[in-house]
Amino acid sequence: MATGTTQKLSASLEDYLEAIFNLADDEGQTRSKDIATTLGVARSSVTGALQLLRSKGLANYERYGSVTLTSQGRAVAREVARKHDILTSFFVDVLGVEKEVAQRAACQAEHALGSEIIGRLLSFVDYVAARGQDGCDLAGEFRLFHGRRSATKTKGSVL
Amino acid sequence: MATGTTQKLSASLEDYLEAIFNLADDEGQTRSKDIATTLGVARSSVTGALQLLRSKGLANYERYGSVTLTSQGRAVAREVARKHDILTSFFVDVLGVEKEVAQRAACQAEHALGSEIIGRLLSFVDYVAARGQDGCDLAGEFRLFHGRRSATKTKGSVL
DNA sequence: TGACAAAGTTAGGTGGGGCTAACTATAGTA
DNA sequence: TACTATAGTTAGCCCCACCTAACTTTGTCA
Repeated sequence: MATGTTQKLSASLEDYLEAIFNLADDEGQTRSKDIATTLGVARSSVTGALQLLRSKGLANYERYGSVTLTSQGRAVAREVARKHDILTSFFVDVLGVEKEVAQRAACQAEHALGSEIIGRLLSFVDYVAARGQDGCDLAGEFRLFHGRRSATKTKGSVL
Repeated sequence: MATGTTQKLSASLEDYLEAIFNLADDEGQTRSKDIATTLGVARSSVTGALQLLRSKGLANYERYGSVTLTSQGRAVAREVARKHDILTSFFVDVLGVEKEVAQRAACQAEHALGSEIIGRLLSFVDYVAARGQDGCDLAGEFRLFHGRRSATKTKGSVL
């Protein structure tokens, strides 16, 4: 089925869509090579993924040609990217996590969380921002709170 | 290596450890059958996973016998369960997500987030609780905030 | 234009994680 | 004690996602 009903995608395929989406130039085009570099996989792995995405009606490309997303693919990619951004800003702006760490965590978690929780997370980020407007700096307060307690405890962990 | 250095485990193996940990009776024992039921996999898949966990020094068991965790396995399982609980209470107590949904999301996300973020999340839950003690019901306020905005927008999503 | 580098593809292999079907132990009961 | 149901194992298969090595195509430039 080329234009299939929205089937559940693996985390890996979502990553490919997101990468293509982010790499797209003005014409919405990318090259296989750049996808490989971005995701840190072999070029041949990209070929395989692109064939899969094409068979699912999410990407257009032909052998030795450049890659674009179908409108369906773009919609999915946008949603993944959106989750990524929401998670990142929650981690950074609310929890006070370092940007790098936040980005990496967002990459992992974006595939695990459904729209309901992501939606609430977005609301929450906005809520904290809104309270900030009213002069109540929740994020800052929390940082103090966390700083005090994590100074006390040792932070060793098995994982 | 039987008592290897703490290697990174797959999400799947973490799930097995967690299940064994949760199923353990007074003697810390479980049966393969119950693991299969809990995780919704075939009994033969459990056998395979147990062999792997044993080879990594995380579980004790012998053919046709009952299953226990080694102290190392227990430590890892406890950490996974801890992540699960922290995530669940963040989703429920802060974001106001329904318990069922929260549990399922926690199962997925517990493998994706590292100790740093989990630690901050725990702090955050505690912070919200502490503010609650001081008569400032952040969670309740947020729920109102979220309710207002999600009443306005349509909530369709591609994923 | 022809030669060469870079990009892309194919073939074939690995490992993880799951499945079914068929077999073997174990345990409970007539 | 023998029979049978249940639990556990093994063998063999599949799919996903990655890899390397070898090949083909494309594009650049002397």
